[in-house]
Amino acid sequence: MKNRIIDTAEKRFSQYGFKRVTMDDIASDLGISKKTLYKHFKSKEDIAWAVKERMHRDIDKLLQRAKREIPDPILRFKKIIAEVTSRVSIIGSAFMTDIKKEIPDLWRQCEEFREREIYEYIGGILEEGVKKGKIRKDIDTKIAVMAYLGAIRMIIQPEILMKNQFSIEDAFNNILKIFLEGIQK
Amino acid sequence: MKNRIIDTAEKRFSQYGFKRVTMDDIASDLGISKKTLYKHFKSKEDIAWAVKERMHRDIDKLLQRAKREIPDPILRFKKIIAEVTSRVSIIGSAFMTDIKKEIPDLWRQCEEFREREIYEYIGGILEEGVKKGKIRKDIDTKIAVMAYLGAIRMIIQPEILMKNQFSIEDAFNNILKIFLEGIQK
DNA sequence: AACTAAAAAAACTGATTTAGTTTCCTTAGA
DNA sequence: TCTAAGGAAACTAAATCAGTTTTTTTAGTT
Repeated sequence: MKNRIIDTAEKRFSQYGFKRVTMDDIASDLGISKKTLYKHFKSKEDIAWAVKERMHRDIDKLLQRAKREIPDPILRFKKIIAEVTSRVSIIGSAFMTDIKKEIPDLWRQCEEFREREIYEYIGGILEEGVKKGKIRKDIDTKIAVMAYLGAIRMIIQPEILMKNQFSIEDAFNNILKIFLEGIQK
Repeated sequence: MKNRIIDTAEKRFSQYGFKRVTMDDIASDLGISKKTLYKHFKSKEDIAWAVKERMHRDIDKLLQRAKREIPDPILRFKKIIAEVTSRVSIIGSAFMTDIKKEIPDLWRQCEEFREREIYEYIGGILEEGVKKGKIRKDIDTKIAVMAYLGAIRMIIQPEILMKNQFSIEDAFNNILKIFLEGIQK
């Protein structure tokens, strides 16, 4: 149940931010009562922390495994991007601007994680690719990574997905295609 | 003064959404009092409408002019993208999810505008490019446009710009480069 | 220096929102 | 029939904030 609560909160927080999601929203999404919700988490802030912790743990695991198992930077990028991007919808979302004011400690940890695990790690892959001559020299890898994440973020909005005929897989594939063509030498 | 108020509101609304920006915020951003603010606009909702109207008017003008003056689709895309993207920060932002609930009429008009003026217009350019053999057939133009706007949106966040060493021009150029390489045949 | 008008600063109001709690009711299993 | 878990809904206390009113400051004018 704890995990189902975190699932729901993660989705809601990504789309609407921290403040605009109420405990009633989360409870009614799950079809449970607030009473039960408060049995599992002692406060709304607690849920936010749990969301952050699970997400960061998952992403960490993924990145470590990819590092071990996939030597080619382009292939590694492809693999990570496909799996990580569906989990980073919170990056640069209303959630971040909310918790900056609401739960500064949590905000700081999220920022550090983004900096270290996302930009540095993925940026590192791209730079490795540049060195190996597989990626163009004339692009800034940090900008590239952010641009890519921004593109994905725009697409995976429920709002956007709903009113368009394409599937999320189509969207991912298209963006990856454009992006890889754009950065490869 | 009215225009300065709209400037400020546009920026704030794009970053934080409609609800989380208070009239006090806007006033203090401008160094004026709420009294003066209410002299120019009778309500917060009024300001939101004014923001929408000016933005849509500006974008409309730009698109019409580009249509008349630039026949080549890739060049036209380049030109529009450069000028329009700094003004569409509201698309897909917290502002949209806010006003969907808060001012449904305004939301509907924004959605229609986005659909018609942004996706159809820019999507149209890309399809023209496909027909003329300048753009790859195997990408979905609608996804491409959204991906591009998402990339720009991510980059132009004040938060992000501030903590990185690159300028907004650098970012625009990099993204455009990646994107054009990615879509061109 | 005295007067005036505009607007800044700040206090106020009334309505709304919402986290967290409590109470009461339903259901299902023992 | 008893019990306990949890749903539904009411409640509380605090916070927020749009919009208004009052007071103070400022700057220009006579």
